[in-house]
Amino acid sequence: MPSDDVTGRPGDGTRRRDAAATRRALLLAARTRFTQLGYDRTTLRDVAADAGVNLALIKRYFGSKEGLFKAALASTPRFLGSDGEFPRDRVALAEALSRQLAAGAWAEFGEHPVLMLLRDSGDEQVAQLRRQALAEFGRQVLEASGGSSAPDARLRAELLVALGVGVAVVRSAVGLRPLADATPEDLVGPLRDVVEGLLGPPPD
Amino acid sequence: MPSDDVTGRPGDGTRRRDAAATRRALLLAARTRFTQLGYDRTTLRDVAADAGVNLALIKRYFGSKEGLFKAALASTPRFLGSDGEFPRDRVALAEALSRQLAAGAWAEFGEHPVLMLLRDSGDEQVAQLRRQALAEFGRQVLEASGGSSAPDARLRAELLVALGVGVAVVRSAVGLRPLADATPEDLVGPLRDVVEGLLGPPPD
Amino acid sequence: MPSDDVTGRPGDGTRRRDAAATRRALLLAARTRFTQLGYDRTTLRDVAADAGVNLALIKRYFGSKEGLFKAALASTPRFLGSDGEFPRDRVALAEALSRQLAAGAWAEFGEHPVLMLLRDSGDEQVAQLRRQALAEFGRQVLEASGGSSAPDARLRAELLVALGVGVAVVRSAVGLRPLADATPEDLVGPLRDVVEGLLGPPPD
Amino acid sequence: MPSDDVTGRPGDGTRRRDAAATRRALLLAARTRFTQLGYDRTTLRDVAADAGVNLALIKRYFGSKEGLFKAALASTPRFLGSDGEFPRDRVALAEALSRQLAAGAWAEFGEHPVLMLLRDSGDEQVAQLRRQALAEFGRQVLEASGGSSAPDARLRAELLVALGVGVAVVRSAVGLRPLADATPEDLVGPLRDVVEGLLGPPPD
DNA sequence: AATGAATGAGCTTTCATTCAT
DNA sequence: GATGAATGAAAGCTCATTCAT
Repeated sequence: MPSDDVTGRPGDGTRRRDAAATRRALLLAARTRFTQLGYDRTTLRDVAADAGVNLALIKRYFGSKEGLFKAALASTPRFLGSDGEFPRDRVALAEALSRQLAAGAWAEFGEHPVLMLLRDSGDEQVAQLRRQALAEFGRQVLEASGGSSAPDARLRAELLVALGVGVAVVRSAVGLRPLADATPEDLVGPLRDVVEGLLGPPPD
Repeated sequence: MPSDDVTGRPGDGTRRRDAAATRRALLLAARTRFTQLGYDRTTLRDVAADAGVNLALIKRYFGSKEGLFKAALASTPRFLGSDGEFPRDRVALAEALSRQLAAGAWAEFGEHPVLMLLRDSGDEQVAQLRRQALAEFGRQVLEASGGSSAPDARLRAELLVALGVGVAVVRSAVGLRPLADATPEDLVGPLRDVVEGLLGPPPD
Repeated sequence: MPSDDVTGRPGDGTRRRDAAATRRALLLAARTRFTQLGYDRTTLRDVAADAGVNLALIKRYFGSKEGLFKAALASTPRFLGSDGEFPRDRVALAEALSRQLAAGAWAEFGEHPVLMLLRDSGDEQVAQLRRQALAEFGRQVLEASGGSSAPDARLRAELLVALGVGVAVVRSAVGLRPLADATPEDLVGPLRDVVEGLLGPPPD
Repeated sequence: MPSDDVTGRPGDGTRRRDAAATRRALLLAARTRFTQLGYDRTTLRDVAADAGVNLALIKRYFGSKEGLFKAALASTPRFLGSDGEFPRDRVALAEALSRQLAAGAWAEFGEHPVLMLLRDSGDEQVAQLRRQALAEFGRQVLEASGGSSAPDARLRAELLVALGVGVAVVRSAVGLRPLADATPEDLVGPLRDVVEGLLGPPPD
């Protein structure tokens, strides 16, 4: 029982013999399962079933479960911008964080995409990817914080990253309430205070 | 002369019929493996081998892998106090957080014990346990914050919980640097700022 | 369909919870299948079915298919003596060869055991074993030939080994007739001539 | 300008619609793989890749893996002559055998072509082919031996065939040394002695 | 004629679990 | 209470084969 098809792909007969579409369907299904269940609990049979394609095509397109996982990881939108539109000041940062963390942004995943980033396949290469992605996020926070005046500026930036990760985990994976139900509006105030506390008050 | 074996690990061969010690040894081994590897990657054979006892005893004492996991979860020291000695004011809270998050506190686990709390066996009962433990932590933070004056006081308390979780994850599971290497001294300053930002300045 | 149970083991209920017997049964079944079908065509499912035991026990006792193969190879009686009773002169050698090659000696296998020695699992370690076994056989032939007077004495000994291998292959695997049907009596005359031709006439 | 491609390996990309060349390329690749790896370890994908043609063409031209195997078998040059130039007396036979067995004759295969003849696909039809080919060889040896005077003349001829098979196996598949390294010159003397021993001295 | 997408069946391996002793 | 043999189910992977274009 491939438990519930959560992808919402066409029933059948529609996409056929379309390599690109097949790849896409597999990636979407994989991302969803990996994000929700983690690496081990995700079976290739279920991913294939969700995508509505044959199991062997996973091998064809991604080589192995690891390959599929890496591809799914790479295709997962990064936490906040990283498409160049990272907020340029602290106030905007708090607002962006609030929006992103209150999910809804990528409701398609069922879970916050940063959870995908935290999934572990046991591959060291994946661990490195994880580190790089979060380090990059920290670097951007540092920039948005204005001058890295304080000697522990980088540490403070990474604490904000950690907060983001923690909120995503506690909301999606744990379901801690009221945090899990908070809207962007609920979050923006407290987050602004944290940002200010960590990065210093806005330059005025 | 059956000498006391407080570690729960038998010398060898001459394991005595000491049910309590066997249980303890199994729990320790299980907690370690579960924390470091997660539920799926932990095999009962390895746990039994680590504990130096027969595999079938896991069934006898804990019924199943799920049972062992729940017992291990219950036996894991909670994040911060929870033995009644939760810090009573914001300054003490920041300090305690710094100490706990900088690990070393429970080096025996190899990883921060809160990670055990985040491990998922797929059982809903476990998810509930997880929620309860973190909710309880949030409640205690709320208390330490003085009066729950603000309407979003509980949300703010849970954001602090989320930060704790996030830091543990980012330090242990991700290894993000410099955060992963930070000492209690490094952390206390920034954390004090976050606590103040979230809970308001100390009443002075 | 585990095609025909050729092992002749008790139907069921007899041997139970007897590790040694289980190992033995698996080895016998494996030897038979490997010898008759080769490495690739032999499935562990069929071996287990033939032995009347559970598939997973192969892992328990031999680690893997390769492990089972190596164990089966090691447990296969060597071509001619090698238990110390190698014929000490040329006449006896021809007679022994005739007897061994006319099979019936190890009818239990269904095929001549030297075929097992020729089976290839792709493992280099196995290839080495193969070489060693045949080299040892060549060495013994050399000894039985009296003094290694001629400079190509070793080559001639190995040609006799090759003849043995060839006869086994052509009889068992190919079924070339009349060679496949020849009795020891049929073979001894011609083989004596070959032995003399290769190793020189008996010292008389 | 479609240049002639006698190797059957296309330059690249511009494979012409030359059915005959495609067939030839496939057969060559198949023969090589089958000879070196055996039936099971040879994958059609690899054969197609070696031949530089599309996988599906194997089906078109040969119907199935079995079909390809049979065609490859049929296209394999027979052991010794069989093109009509079989040696007509014993001395020439020993010399021809030496040359053929010392390989180099069909170095293109990487292995002695008689190994292809021994490869097993599990098909009874193939077994029959195998038998026929070797029986034919035996018949020719019998002829070359002069009159079939002795009652066991046919058996003796087949023993010589078996020797040929054994030498090929022991040289190529086993790598037994010094036999594996012997040159035609090394072999001719001993083989002459075997031929004489088996078929009687040349009529002089 | 030729291509590449898609499929189904089967294999080894791995575990949690259960059963006798 | 404790041991180790035995089992069943499922997973990842591989490959010959078939189907559209």
